[in-house]
Amino acid sequence: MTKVMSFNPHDHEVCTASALEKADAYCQKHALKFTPVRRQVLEILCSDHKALGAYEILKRLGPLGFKSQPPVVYRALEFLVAYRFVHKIEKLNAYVACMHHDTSHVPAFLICRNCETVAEATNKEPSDLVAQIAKTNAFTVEKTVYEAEGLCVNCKEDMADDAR
Amino acid sequence: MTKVMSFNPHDHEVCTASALEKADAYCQKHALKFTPVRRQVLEILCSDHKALGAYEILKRLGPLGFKSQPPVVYRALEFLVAYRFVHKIEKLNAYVACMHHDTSHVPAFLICRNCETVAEATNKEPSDLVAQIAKTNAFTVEKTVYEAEGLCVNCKEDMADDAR
DNA sequence: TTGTGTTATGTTATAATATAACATAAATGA
DNA sequence: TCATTTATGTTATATTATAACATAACACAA
Repeated sequence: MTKVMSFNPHDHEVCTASALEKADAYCQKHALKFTPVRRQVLEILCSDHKALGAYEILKRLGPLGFKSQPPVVYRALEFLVAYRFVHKIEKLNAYVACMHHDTSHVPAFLICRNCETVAEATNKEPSDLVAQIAKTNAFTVEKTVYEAEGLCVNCKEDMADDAR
Repeated sequence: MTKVMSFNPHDHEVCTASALEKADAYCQKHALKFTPVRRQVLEILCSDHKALGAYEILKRLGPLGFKSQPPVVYRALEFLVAYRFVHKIEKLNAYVACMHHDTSHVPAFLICRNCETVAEATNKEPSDLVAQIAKTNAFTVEKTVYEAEGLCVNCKEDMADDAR
C-alpha cells in the first residue's frame, strides 16, 4: 500500500512544478485552454496540501493581479474539477489539487480534522482503500463519507421511455 | 447483497412509523430528549427518501406551527445527525433519514441525480459496497465521493506532546 | 421548594458558499 | 471576414450555515 505524500515531508516546489507541467501537457494534448487564471488557481492549490475554500483562493488571486469576483474562481474551479486537475472535498466545501492526474483512479481522501491536510489515495478502486491507507499511514479515521451519485433503475427506464 | 428499499415501491407510512418508534425507544433508553421539533424534522425526512435541504425542511415546519428561523432546523438536524437518526449527504448539502438506525453501519449512499432519491446501503463495511449494491439494484454509478476524516500521524503526535 | 446548573429554544444578524444573468472580449474556424 | 464558440467581466442575488445573545424548561441537589 502506498504511503501518501501529504503527511510526509517533501519538496512542494517540485510537486507543484510537476503538477503544472502535467496539466500543461494534458491541455495541449486535448486542446484545452489552460488560461492564466486556471493555471494560477491550480498553482495556489498545489502550494500546499490543504483544502482551500473558493473564497480563500479568491483572496490569493487578488494580489496576483486577477479580478476578484466569485465567478472568477468558481469558473476556474469548474474547469479544473471537470478535467480532474482538482478534486472537491464535499465535507469541507473546499478544493485540493490532484497529485495523480496521470493515473486513473477513484478519488478517496484522508482529511485531517486538525491540520486540514488532505491526502489522496492513489488506488484504482475504492474498496478497502481507506482502511488500508489509514493503516499504513497511521491515520485514525473518525468519519467517512462515501457517496455514489448516478442514475437509478426508475430514472433510466423513464429516460428510455422519453427517448421513444 | 441487499436490495435497497428506496428504489422499490413500499409503504412509507410503515417505514416512517417504524423509524420514529425506533428513535423514540433509543432516546428513552439513552435519556435523550426527542423534542417536538426533532421529532417533526425526522418525520419530514422519513416522508420520502429524497434528500432535503435545511431550508426545505424549514419551509415545511412553518405550517406545522414551528418557528422558522434557520437555527431551529439546524439545531434539530445537529441532534439527529449526532445520534445518527439522519445522515448528511455532503454532495447535496442535504439530509436523509437513516433507515437502519438499529444496525451499526458505515453509511454509503446511492444518489440518483435525476429523481434525487437517496438509498442507503445496509452493510457493515464500505469495501466494494457501492459497486455491489449498484449492481444488484441496477444503479449506474456516475460519481462517487469517498472521504475519510480523522487525525493524521503528525497531529496525533502533536497532541500527545501537548498533553505532557 | 428553591436555588443552581444544564440543555433547549427564541431571535436577530451575518458569515460563507455558490450561481444567475447579462455584458464584452478573445479565439477558432468555415 | 463573418459567424460561432469559448472565456472573461460585472452586478446582483440565491443558498447554506453559524455567531451571539436572550429566555425558557428541565433536572436534581441542598
